[in-house]
Amino acid sequence: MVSPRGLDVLRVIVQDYVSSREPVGSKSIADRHSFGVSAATIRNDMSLLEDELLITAPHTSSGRIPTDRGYRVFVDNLSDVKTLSGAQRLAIERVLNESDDIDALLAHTVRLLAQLTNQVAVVEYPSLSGARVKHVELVAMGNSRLMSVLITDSGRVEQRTVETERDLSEEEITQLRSRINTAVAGRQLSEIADALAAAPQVAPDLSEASARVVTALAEQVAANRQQRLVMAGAGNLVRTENDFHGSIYPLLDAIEEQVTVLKLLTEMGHEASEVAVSIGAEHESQDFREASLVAGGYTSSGEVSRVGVIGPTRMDYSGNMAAVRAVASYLSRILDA
Amino acid sequence: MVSPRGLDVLRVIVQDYVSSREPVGSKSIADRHSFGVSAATIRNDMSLLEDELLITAPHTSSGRIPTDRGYRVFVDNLSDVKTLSGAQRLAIERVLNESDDIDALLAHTVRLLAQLTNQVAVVEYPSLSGARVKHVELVAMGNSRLMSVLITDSGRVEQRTVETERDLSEEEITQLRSRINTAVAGRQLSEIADALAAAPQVAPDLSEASARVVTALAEQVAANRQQRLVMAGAGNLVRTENDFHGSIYPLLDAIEEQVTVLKLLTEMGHEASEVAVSIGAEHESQDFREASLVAGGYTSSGEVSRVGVIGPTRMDYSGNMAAVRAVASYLSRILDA
DNA sequence: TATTGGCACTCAGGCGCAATGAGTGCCAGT
DNA sequence: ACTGGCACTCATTGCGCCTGAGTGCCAATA
Repeated sequence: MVSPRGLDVLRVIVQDYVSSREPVGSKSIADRHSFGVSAATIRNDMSLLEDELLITAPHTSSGRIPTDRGYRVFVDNLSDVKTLSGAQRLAIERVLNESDDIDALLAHTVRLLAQLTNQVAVVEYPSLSGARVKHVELVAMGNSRLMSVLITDSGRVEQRTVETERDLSEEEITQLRSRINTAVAGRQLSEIADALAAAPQVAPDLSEASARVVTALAEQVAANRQQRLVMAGAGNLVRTENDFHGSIYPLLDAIEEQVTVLKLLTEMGHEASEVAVSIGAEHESQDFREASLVAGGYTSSGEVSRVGVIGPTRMDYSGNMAAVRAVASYLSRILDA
Repeated sequence: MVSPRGLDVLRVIVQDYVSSREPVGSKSIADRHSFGVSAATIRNDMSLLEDELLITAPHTSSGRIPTDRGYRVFVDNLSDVKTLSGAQRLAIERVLNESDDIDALLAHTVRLLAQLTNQVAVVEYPSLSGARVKHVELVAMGNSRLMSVLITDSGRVEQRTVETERDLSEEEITQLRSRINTAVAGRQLSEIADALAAAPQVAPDLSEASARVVTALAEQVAANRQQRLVMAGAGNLVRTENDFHGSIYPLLDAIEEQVTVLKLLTEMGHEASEVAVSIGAEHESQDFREASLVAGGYTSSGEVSRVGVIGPTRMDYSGNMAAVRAVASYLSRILDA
């Protein structure tokens, strides 16, 4: 029902509204964009768009603004792929190259993405399940406590303290360490529980400690299946506050809470590095009903994790998608090397 | 010049203003608090307080609100020490006990503090300089890369990748590892550079790699002298937005940037676990001119690090100080064990 | 059939104005 | 030293008016 020109009209409505934050009227469209038709014609097209629920009027006889469905059509069909400026590419490359451990890398990445997009940025920690065990270190901490440090071939280091029944001697720890390493070195994290179960038993007076360490390792892996994420750019959400009807407080809180965001990121499960977008009312969570999420995947040890930005539905989808895609692909390049 | 009753008046002005966000007038003071004198008398006292720049009028003939100096006097002399509720104490204990690595512990702590105070909370990572080296692990990552993992007796684990000239064999790594551990085990981090310099040389074909690892370790320690911090509760700042004249965007950004906050925390350098407060215009940074910072110290490996909350000058100083002190002391108890 | 100019209509936002009322400063009296 | 009284200030609120951008509809045109 909607003519090709109608879609063009939708496109400029989205673009103009995103940049100006003002409802856009037929006259201003006819003026600013050379459609070669009169305002009245545009009005007819807009009327159709409104019938299709792609645009709506904040009040009777004001300009129109895109609905969430309108944004959806725009994102799926109408947005041209922006490319990043040379300076932006340079910034990405520079920032990501100068980080020398994973925590720093992700912290830099998320702040970079927040700056590039002027939105709240989130980055999932790489999934561990695909990584392989490089080494497990056990260190006595005194007071019947042992620290287990799990080192993966992807450069991740995870620690955990384990309570044991009694203090172990250095020889006992060495024995335990070598047993564990023999069993799990080179294995994928997802396999280590089984590998440890199948490993030869140790001396009886060590079996209790051994069991506890094994449990701790299993927990470390399990705890990492439910991902963590890092966030940056909260200030950007504040700047766009008036794009939200209520307070942004619950949204900020929900983002900090992580769990909803993690769920969203997982649900939009994308192949490799395709960038996906979820918009406003498409979200189940009430807190995200006025927000959009642009997310892409990056690869580390063959496993896909996600990176994205969150902002008001009135956002520069095209630009944000470009930034997310670029950052994700650089991340993959660095981490999957 | 200011009578004792004058100070009482200041106290209730601060209390009422903090809780109501309305300028408070002589009448409402006379009504709500039983001073036993008339509104006119209160007015005289208020006039003196105004001469002393402790309170000010937003507009001619409206109620009065505390100035930053007024808050200062309140904090230093007038605020009674609130105590936490049983439920709050319980929450602290529960949350802090169920964390089993340092990252999780600090993440939980900062969120807890944000909830208790309804402010933005920040927690410095424990200083490493006082901790002692428990173990240094070296792991070959392939591609001429080595990962050095530094484990301290306080349970911290710091990692860093090191580029080497060539791939090292397992024996070489073992040799290097044992040399380094012999040299530094049990030393304080601040001493390890010297200790490594004084250690016996290794085989010539290892000296290049050895030097690189040593440099990396030194950098790890140095990088940790300039502390990191974790932040939570950004949403709380948004809720108190109207207590700020301009946008809170720059403030939020500055907090995320960390460097200003770290400077502030260091400057208010407090003995052990004394809680210190800095208020509004006392800050050098423009971004913090309308904000207050309540900070306390906690101890880990004998070194003091800081924990605090940031909010508008119109905050519940007494309650926030109580929460900060409680959280700091629990943290000390856990980390300094 | 698609497009256009014309026209009446709507309504949010801005402006002026008066009324309200909480609060002050000051002073003379106790 | 405190109090009651009084005139004055000024932010806030409500009301009515106007303006202008924008719409919906229709009859005319290509």
